[in-house]
Amino acid sequence: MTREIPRYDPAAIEPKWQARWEAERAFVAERRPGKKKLYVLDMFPYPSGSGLHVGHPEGYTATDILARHARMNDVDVLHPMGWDAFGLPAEQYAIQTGTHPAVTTAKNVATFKRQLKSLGFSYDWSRELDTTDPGYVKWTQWIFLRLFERGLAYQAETPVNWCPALGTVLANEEVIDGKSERGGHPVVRRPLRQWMLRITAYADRLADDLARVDWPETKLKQEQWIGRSEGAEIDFDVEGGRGALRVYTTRPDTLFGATYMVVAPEHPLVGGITTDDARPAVEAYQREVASKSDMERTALAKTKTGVFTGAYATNPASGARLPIWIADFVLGHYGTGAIMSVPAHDQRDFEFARQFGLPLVEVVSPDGALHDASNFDAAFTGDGVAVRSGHLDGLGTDAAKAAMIERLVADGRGARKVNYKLRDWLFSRQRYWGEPFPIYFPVELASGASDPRTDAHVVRYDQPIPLDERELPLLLPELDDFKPGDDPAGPLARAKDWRYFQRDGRWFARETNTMPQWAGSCWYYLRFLDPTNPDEAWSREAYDAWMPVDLYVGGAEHAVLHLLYARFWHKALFDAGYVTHDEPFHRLVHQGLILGENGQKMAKSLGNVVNPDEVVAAHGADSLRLYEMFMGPLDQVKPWQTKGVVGIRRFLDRAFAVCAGALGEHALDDETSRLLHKTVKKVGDDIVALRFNTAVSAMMILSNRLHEVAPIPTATAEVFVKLLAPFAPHVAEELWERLGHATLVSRAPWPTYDPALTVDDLVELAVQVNGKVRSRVTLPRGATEADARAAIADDAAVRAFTAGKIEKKFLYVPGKIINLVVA
RNA sequence: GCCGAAGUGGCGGAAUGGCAGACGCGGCGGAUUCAAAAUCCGCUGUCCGAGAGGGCGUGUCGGUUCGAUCCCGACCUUCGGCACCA
Repeated sequence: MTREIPRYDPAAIEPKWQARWEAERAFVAERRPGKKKLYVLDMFPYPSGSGLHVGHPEGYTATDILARHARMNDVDVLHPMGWDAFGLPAEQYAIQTGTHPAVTTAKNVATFKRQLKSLGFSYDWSRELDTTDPGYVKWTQWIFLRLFERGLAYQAETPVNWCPALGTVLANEEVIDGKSERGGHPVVRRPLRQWMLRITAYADRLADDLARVDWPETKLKQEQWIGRSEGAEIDFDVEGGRGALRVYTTRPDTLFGATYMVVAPEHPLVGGITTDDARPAVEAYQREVASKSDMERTALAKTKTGVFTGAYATNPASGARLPIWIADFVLGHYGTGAIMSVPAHDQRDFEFARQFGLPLVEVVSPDGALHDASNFDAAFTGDGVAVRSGHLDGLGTDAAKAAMIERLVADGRGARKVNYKLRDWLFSRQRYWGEPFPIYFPVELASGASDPRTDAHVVRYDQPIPLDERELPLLLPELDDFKPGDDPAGPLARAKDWRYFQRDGRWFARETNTMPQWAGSCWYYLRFLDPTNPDEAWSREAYDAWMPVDLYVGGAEHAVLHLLYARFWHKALFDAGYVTHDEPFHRLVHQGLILGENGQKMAKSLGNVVNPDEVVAAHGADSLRLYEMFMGPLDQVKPWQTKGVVGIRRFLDRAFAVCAGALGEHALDDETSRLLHKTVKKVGDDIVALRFNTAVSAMMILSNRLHEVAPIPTATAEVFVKLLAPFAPHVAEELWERLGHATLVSRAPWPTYDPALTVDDLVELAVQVNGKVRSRVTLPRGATEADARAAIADDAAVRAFTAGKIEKKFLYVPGKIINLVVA
């Protein structure tokens, strides 16, 4: 008897089940007492104009499988999605076309949402959030006020890349050879009042607490970025009573080898110590350096430059007279902006000394013997034994460091000191499409003036006043023209009616900078807890119910910035008592980049971009989801192969036919039954371990087997459909319904397995002679060594290789192998 | 330069001390078809051999081990991050 089995038609079933999930509110996150919880979070996207690319669904499918699997295991799941919707592209588009960024953003969000929904992700859409929404901006500003009141937000005059022609500040990456990347206009370094966040206050904790989170190599990147180093600060007297020069060094043990000093060109002491003879050259050099961006200044492999100031300092250890130079390789913002140069033991100092004919003195010897440093080929930077160093002589490097610091402290000439590469975070942008700062300043009107909108006035930036919480959110003014202005105050400075206001008869001016895009993404995982709460950013109950984030999945490009910034905010909120964990993201995974079919990065210009909409149209969302999981390990870079999707489609076609054709209650044969139990175990284990590629493979193997023994019993089809459900939820729901269920498989319990059936009673073992497989033998699982010997005693293939030889060793590893060593 | 990750068939990958190449793509052969597509069945690392079978094989060279894709050392290549941070 044959039955008519319907064909698998993703275009028909996918919208049907998406509508059903929505109607049943199947994925709304609810916390039930006594149940386990799982907060599984995707890095929310910036809704760009080009829509989703196939890279997005990679991480999103992984987290979706985890979320769906957890629900089937009766775990409460929080799996939300939102939009990181402030940002430059919408603003650039607004500048070109006059379209308000909010309009562009709304349109792009609609596209992204349609695409994400078409892939069947089980997000709790009732928690959807948008960083540009006033209800969200309010709390971003509220957190800023918390940072401000804790002294973590401050203003500073900081040099920025200002391009007068474009009327904007540029990032370092946007400046090439002193000109703007776009247009080639000149860029000047100019100090500008900026908001800074004191992330350096958290440098130690940000570095140390990495030890307690389950993160990949990203930890090392952050550690490197924070760049903690331990050393000492040492004061050198400048000759002629012109003060003291403080330096930072990680090698105080080499103090006796310091033969000259170098200070940063912008160091405040330079003007005071420079002699009249040297002044013209020094000032010319300072001007030259000032015009360079950080990028140029630190450009690789260039020869050292520098100028002698004419001044000398005294080496506090050796008493030697040290000429003081300025050079751009010494950075004004790191350490003290000045160094002692030990050319025999620092490669940069070595190169500089060679360049300008300065002397070298060996004070660390690799072997304890004295060498002549003047014929070194390179600096000796390793550890060794102190020489020519007075009281340090004979000490190893570590001991010498400690002894020297002890002496410096005793003499009041120095102290132990820790430094970081991490700098405070430049937090303001001269842009429109960002969160306004909830800060305003008093305005001083010129005498006789009455209105700062028309009259001369001074804004007292030195007296920032936080906005009262009840006035939040402070929303952006409506503008027609989004161009950056001709002054670096930004486009908001033109909205005079917004910027200036009167209170109690006095005039005030609002801050016209806006926050960077990072602001909204620093805390969105907290707002997901309680997204519509009008009175609090999140309630204590919601926090306790779901935090911390159990798994966070997103691109490695955010390894340092976003993930460091968010950790910083979280720790500040922890100190302020608003959160009860000091790390927000317990486990982190980066999905690997998906390359184009040609192995190159997907890019419009390379014509290798794959649009998920097209894949869905051709094979359905389930095929796309499964294929992205089947490509390889989640965290690995992998090239797209359109043909690979076809293979997945064939698998689903076959699985559909096998399950839709299931009938009866007959028993499976023993081998198939064992395979079923093994597969249930493997798929579950693989999901938890994020090994989705091998889970899909296991389901393929099972599907192929079931196809061979079809028609399969209904109960078997039910188990298979449940395994498939987290990966390919639409086809699973359709099959579940065909198997006679009125409820959703998305809410059905995950199948169990019998551990006894996941191992075979009879095991085939390879029989090796001297490590080479010569035969095979089947033994019961619990066979003893004697059984194994007996089993191969008459094996002709084995005997052919052992004949006439002496047995040296007999190895039997139960369940694994038999190895006979002969000679 | 420094730090990190990775090198396995024609391709994506599996196996992480015990039969290398599961699963999928591609390819080859067959069934079905008037024919093709789809589907189904079989084969598919490489060399020698008619075959049975055997040799070789996980970037390279060494080491540890009865046994190494897996652990250790050195090197090569690719990718990612940092890059004058004293």
